[in-house]
Amino acid sequence: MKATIKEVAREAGVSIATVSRVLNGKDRVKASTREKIEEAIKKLNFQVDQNARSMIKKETRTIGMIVPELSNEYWSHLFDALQDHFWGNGYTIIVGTTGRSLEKEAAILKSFLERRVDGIVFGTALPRPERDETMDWLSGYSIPAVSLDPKVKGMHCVVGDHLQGATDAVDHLLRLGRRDVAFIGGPTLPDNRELGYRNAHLRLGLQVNEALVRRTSSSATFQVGYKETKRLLEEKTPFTAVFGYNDAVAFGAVRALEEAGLRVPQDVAVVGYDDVQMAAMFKPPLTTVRQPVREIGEALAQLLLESLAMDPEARRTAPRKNVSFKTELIVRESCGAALMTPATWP
Amino acid sequence: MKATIKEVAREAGVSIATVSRVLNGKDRVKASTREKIEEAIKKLNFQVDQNARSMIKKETRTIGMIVPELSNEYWSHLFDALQDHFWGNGYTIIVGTTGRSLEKEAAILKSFLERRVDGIVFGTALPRPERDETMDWLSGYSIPAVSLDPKVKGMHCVVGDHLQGATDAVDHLLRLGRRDVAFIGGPTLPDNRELGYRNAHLRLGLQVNEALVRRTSSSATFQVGYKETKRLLEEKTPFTAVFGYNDAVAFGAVRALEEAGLRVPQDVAVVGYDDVQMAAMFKPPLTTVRQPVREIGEALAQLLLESLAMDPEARRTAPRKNVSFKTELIVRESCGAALMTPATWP
DNA sequence: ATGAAAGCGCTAACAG
DNA sequence: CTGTTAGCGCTTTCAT
Repeated sequence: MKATIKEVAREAGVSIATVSRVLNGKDRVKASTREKIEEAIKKLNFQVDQNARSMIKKETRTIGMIVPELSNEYWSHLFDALQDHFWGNGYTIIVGTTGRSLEKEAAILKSFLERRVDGIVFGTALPRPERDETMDWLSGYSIPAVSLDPKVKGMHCVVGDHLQGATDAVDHLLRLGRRDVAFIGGPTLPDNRELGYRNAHLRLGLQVNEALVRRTSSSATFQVGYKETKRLLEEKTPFTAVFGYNDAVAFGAVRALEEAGLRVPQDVAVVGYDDVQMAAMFKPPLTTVRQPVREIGEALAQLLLESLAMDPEARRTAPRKNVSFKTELIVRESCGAALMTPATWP
Repeated sequence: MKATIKEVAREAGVSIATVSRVLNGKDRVKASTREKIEEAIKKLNFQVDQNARSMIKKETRTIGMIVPELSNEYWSHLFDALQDHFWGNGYTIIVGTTGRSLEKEAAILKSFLERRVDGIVFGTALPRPERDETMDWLSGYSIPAVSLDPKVKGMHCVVGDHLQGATDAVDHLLRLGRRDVAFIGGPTLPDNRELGYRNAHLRLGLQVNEALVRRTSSSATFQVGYKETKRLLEEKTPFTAVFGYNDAVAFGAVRALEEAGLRVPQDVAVVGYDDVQMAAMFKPPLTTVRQPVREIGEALAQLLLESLAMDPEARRTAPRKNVSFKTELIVRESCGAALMTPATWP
C-alpha cells in the first residue's frame, strides 16, 4: 500500500526527479505535468517518506524533549504549548521521560542523537553532578538546545524567575505577620525557591529557623508535603506558615494541618507554587505563585526555531540567551490575607 | 561531529559490513576485531543513524499516539504508562494532540504515515462521523493500531468498562436513596457512561428525568460541571445527586452547590469518574470510579507489540481483540454513604 | 522544463 | 570470519 516516488513517476510518465520537484515545490514544473503528477499522487495515495528525505536534507524536523514525567501539570501543559508552536512549523516532538534518573537521561539523549533530532528541549529537573559528563558529551554534538534549568550551561535558558516568585510569596507571608515560616519540599541542593525564601527573610532583617527548612531527595509531591508537615508537628517546632515547593506539597501540608485540628489559614497559613488547576478549586483556595507556562513554552519554541534557522557557524558565535519570566503571586485564601483588614496590615 | 559507519570502519581498519555486524550483534565477529571496532566507535563518539537503518529494515521503531491533549491526567498518565512499556523495547513515541478537531486529526495521521510509524495508539476521544473517511483511508495502509475508543472499527480495542462503571456509580447513588440523580457533562452523542446511568435506573425500575441529563459538545471540564449545575439550580428542577462525566465536572458541581448554600453530601450527593489525584484530596473527598490506567496502558502496549511482531499476513488474519477492564467504585465522602448506618441501608 | 545519475548512512545477501 | 556490492526512497547537481 505504501507507494514510492518511483511508482508515482511511472504512473505519471515522468522521471522521479520531476516528481520530487513538485513534492518540494521549488523548481519550476510545467503546469500540465504537475497536474499529471498530482493526480498520480492522489491515485496511489502516496506519502513522502520523511526518513528518506531526512537523510539527504540532513534535518529530521524532529525535536526531542526531555522531562521527568508528563503526569504533572507543569510538564504536560508545557508540552501542549510546545506542540502548538512546533507542529505548525512541520516539526514533530518526541518526548523522553527520565523519572528523575540520570542513567535514563543519558539513554534518552543517546536515542535522541540516534534519531538525529534537530533540537532539544531540556526539562530535566535533575540536580546535575559536578562533573557533568552527559552534558559535556552532548555539547560535542552542538545540537541546538534550550533549557528550562538555569544550571545547565552552554544553552539558551528560559525560566520562571523563581527567586522573585519565592521571595514574593514568603515576603507576603512575613508581612502578614507570620514569623515562623516553614519551607517544605525543596530539593536537597538548594535552588532559587529556597534562596527566595531566605531572601525574603533577609530583606526584613529576619532570621531563618533552619529547623523549618525541609528538603527532599524525591520529587515534590502531596505525600512529601503531608509527611513533612506531620513530622514538623510532632517535633513541636512552632510555625505559623508553610511555603510549599509546589502546589502538591502545599495541598499535603493543608491536609496534615487539618488532621491535626489546625485551621488554615487562621492557625497556619499555606502558600504553594505553580498555580495548578486545582489550586483555585481547593479548600481553602490556595494562594500560590503562577508561572506563565504558555509564554515560557512560546519563548522556548521561538528560541529553538531561531537557532534551527541559523547556519552552524552563526550558531556557534551567537550568544546564549537567558530569558526569564516574571511570576505572579495569586492571593487566595490559604495565606490568610483576607483575615486582615487593610488597617491591620503591618 | 557526527561520525558515520565509514569513518568507524576506516579507523578500525575493517569494512563497513563488519562494523555493521558488531552494531547489530548478530553475525559472528572475531573478538579482536570486535574490540578494535568498539574502540573506534567510542573514540569517534559514533551513534548509528536510526533513520538510515529504518529505510532498510522497513521499521522505524516509532509509535504514533494520538490524543485530544496531554494536559489531562488520564492522557498524560496513559502516556507515561505506554512510555514505560515501549521505551524498553526500543520504541519511541511521538504524540499528536488533536485539540478535538477532526482536521487536526487527519493532519496528524498524515504526518504519522510520512514518518512511517510502526504502530498507532488511537486515543482520539472524538465523535466519529458516519462516513469515516479518515479511518477508511487509514485502514488502507494496514498499520497495526490499538484504539481506546470502542467505536473505532477494525482495530484492537482496550477500554475501561464504562457501562459497568457508570452503572455501579449511579446504582450506588440510587440505593442510597437518592432518587433524582442528574447526569452532567456527557458528550452529545450518548456514550456508555450515559447508558450506565440509564441502566442503573432501569434495573431498579426507576424512571430517568430527562431534564436532569445535561450533555455538552465541549470537553468535560470543571467549568461545564459548575455552569450546568448552576443552571440546574436556577431551573429549579429538584435533584438530590449529581453523577459527573468525570472528576473535573464533579468538582465543578460541588463548588456550584456550595455557592448555592447546599451541603455535599447532605443535601446533594456527588460522584465523579476517573479518580484523578485530586479526588482524594478534595473536600469533600470525592466518590468516583477508578479506571486502571496503568493496566490499560500495559494491555495496549502488549497488544500493539504483539501485532508488531507478526508478519503482515498473520496480522491480516488475526482476529481483532477487545480487551475491557473492570472499573472500581471508590467510595469516599461526597456520595454520602458514610451518612447512613448499615441498618438504614435500603 | 526535465532526465540521468550520484549519493545520504546503513543493512543484507553473496562471495570468498 | 570478513569484504564487496546492491539497494532502501528520496533530493540534488549536472546535463540536455
